[in-house]
Amino acid sequence: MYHVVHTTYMKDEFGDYVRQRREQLRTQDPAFSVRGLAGRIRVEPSYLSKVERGETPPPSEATILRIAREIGEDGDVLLALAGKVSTELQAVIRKRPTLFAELIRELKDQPDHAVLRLVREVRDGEW
Amino acid sequence: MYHVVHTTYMKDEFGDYVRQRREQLRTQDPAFSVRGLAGRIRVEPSYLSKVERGETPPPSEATILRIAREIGEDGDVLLALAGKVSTELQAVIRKRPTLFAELIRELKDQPDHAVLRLVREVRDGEW
DNA sequence: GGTAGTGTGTACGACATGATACACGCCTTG
DNA sequence: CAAGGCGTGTATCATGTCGTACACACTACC
Repeated sequence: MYHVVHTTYMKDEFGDYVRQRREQLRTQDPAFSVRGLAGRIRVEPSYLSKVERGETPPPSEATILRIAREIGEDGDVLLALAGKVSTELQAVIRKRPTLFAELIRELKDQPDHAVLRLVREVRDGEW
Repeated sequence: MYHVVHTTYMKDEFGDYVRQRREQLRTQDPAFSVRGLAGRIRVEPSYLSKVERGETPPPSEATILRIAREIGEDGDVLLALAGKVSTELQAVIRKRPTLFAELIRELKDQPDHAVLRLVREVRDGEW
């Protein structure tokens, strides 16, 4: 039976995005070299390089959030690109699983503006 | 520097719950022995035993959902007890990260009835 | 032409995850 | 007393996660 070891990661989105964003920032600020950014997010340059090229899966949540801060991107968005959901949000859901599960499934097929309306409704507190 | 190997898992909720529920069901139906249930959810009896006693961390999502079905518990609830959130729900969130992140954080400190009201609002479609 | 900075290739590592396989000792029942 | 069902202890394993360490080749500068 064939069983490829599959050493190559493949199919990015996260890496592509980070690289593009970093190179863009770099046109304004040479501190956004691979080594520069890697230093500030406290990983090895070769690791960041591999992540950006999708040779390795996206980093841990903590590292992703440090990247987000550094490149000025929303943490939840970057986590999403990495196929993850913030553990903080997960904790909220886990405290009331049925309630949140139902809400989220209900909203799955609702358009953005409908969801946004709910957000505002809660925030502006028309309760 | 001390560095305990930490071979013992510890601190359950999931295991306790499953065991209790299984033993309860067992009073009505002898098919709910460790071996019986293990067979139906397709894991080794010794593994289920260890899980129930919290000697090992909770199983994978797929296995948890099979357990839920078998013992008649809600999947999301059982996943929550295992410290997990359904990948299906996570996928919904990942498609619109900022929108859902905002909503969930907003609802974090809202009482149950407020969240429930939203659920109904969406479902009953007063849109 | 050294030296400083750049991206990347290769090798390896520790630890977590999610289980299997098998044997052992304890009851019960025919 | 053996045969079957029971729960559990011990050993082991494949794969995934999340990186480090170091060397290499290229370019630019003065």
